[in-house]
Amino acid sequence: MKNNQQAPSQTIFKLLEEMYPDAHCELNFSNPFQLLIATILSAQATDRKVNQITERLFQQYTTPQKLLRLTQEELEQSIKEIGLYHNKAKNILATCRILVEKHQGDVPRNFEELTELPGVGRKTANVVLSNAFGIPALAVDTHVLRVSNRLGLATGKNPDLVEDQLKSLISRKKWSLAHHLLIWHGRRMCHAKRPECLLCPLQPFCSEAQSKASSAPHQ
DNA sequence: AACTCGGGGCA
DNA sequence: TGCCCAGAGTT
Repeated sequence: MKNNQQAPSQTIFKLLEEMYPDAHCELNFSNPFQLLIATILSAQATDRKVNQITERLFQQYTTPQKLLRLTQEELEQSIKEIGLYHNKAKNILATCRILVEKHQGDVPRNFEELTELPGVGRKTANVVLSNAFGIPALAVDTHVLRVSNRLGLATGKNPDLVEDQLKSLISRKKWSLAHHLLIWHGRRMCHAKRPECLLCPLQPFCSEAQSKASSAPHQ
């Protein structure tokens, strides 16, 4: 643990809100089912590609019942522009079958039933809960993990523990906002490899910036 | 905890 | 070329 300057988490989140006043979910969605599918597709893929694919897909296949008209091979073809498409197509169709057979074609509204769906893990479940249903949730992905560690908001690489730490710092109403703020910061400035610490207003509170400053930068 | 899936974007 | 992308499942 570096002896970086400690700041109240409220200060950090306030600065993040000023930096990213427009932070929001960048996946297109008009209903819970479509957000669920888009989020399954988004694993290790760019959100821009996912938006392109889902925009096409949902023109015809707007519900699990309709999506099940596709064979796995046909679905694979329509999502082939992103990687991992074989597993994703298989998982999406299996998920659609469960939605139809056990949930009357609806998306369940709790973490346990969501994570029972093939292709839906802790991250996807939390995204659907917060963005589709407005249920307080804080999804911890690689960006949230990295940024919250650097800013001293959380410690460790276990997503469950980091989720608990972050939730304890923020009121329930702001869990989803905090998630999006940390994501946006991770994607726009606080990159894994070459974070733009010189431009970062949070630099005084950051262990990463401190360690970079004390070591000679190459290049 | 480490490994695999994976085509596309970007430097 | 090499690395990364709003992860999940298996070993």
